[in-house]
Amino acid sequence: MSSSRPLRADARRNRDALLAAARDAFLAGEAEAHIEDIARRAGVAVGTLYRHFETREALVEEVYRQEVAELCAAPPALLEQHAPDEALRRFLLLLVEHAAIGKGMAAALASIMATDSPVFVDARAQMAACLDRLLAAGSGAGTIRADVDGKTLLRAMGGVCNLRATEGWREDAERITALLFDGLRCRADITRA
Amino acid sequence: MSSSRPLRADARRNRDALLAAARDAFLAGEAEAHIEDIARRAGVAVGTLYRHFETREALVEEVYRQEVAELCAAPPALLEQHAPDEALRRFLLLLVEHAAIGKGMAAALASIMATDSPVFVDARAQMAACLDRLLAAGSGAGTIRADVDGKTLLRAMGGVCNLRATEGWREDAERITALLFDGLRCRADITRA
DNA sequence: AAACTATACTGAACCCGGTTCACCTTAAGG
DNA sequence: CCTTAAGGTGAACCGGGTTCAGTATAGTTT
Repeated sequence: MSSSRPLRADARRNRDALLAAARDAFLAGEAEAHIEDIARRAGVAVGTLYRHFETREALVEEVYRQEVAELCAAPPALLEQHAPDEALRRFLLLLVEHAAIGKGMAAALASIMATDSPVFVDARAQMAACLDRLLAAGSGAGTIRADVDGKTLLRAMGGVCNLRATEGWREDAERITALLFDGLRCRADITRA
Repeated sequence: MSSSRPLRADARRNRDALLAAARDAFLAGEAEAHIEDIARRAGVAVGTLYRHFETREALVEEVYRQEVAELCAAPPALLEQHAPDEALRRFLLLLVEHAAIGKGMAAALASIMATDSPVFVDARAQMAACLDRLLAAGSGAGTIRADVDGKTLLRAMGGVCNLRATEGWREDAERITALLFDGLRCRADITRA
């Protein structure tokens, strides 16, 4: 769809402004974030927003997609600089960090999470792939059990990323990560499901 | 508030019908569940619904509250019939079961989860208390590590209960539960945080 | 550079669904 | 029965996402 024609200069500018405005709004914890507000922040009219994004959800999705892409770029560097299991641990923490982008995004995402929206399916697939890579490295080194795949681990981490809202969730998240991590290491003897 | 006056017979009947209708709708996976539909199913007009429940969310909350109460009645029986660690494992699985009540409820809950609604805070507290009890029994028996509390474990399980939607989540949920459980047992040597 | 046109922008109007409220109905006590 | 306070009704209201007819402009052609 985006390959049809290179987008006019002003269109590209507005589109970017809208994405930026939306990201700002979500990160600021403004779950409500009326589209009119987002449009205003971007300095355009609502109609323009709808020219670029099919629906409000589509906008949220796009912001989310970018967020995920950024996160999923991490593994290679991590594996280069750390032992496999340590790399995995760090990625899990990054996942938590990623979740810290604020209530707003979380609330906005809630609907997408529930849905089987292709965007979210994609995101899950990407993240799971990242985890698979890290898990494989770990089980190859014999420090991580081999009967848990990325998809499963991602789900396990999902809770941490969702049930935030209350204060103190941060240290809790790290404790849970450690708990899962122990579960992954303590039975490193398992080499096959 | 409910202690002001015993509720007229028809009122009680309608209130129950509404709760039942709402529960049915959510369990049927109908995330949308327009208020008017719920009212119709219960055989009353929307106004009646609003007489009993401040708002749509209030209705969802009440359904949820009942669900939680039911779940939290389980521990005593479990501890009577099983060893502490086994009792904990079973409760964790019950938590998963509890989550299985369907997409609808999940979607409906999403908003509450995000909120710091007293109902949800309460629910968390209750569930955490259940887990604390089971964890204490386990660490007392020396089969469960003692540096994880109910609140934390509940959060860890939260993911399982949220990120459902895709098929196959069920067995995945059990795998995650096992993973956490291993993490809890493998370091049973930890007796104090 | 003037004209041309496909592309993009605007914002008032529309629609949907939760919520309200003025008015009607009925359970329950006397 | 009669009274009346509790309960029920549903049309109207309202906020916010979405649409679209009208207008402006980037990029191209002559």
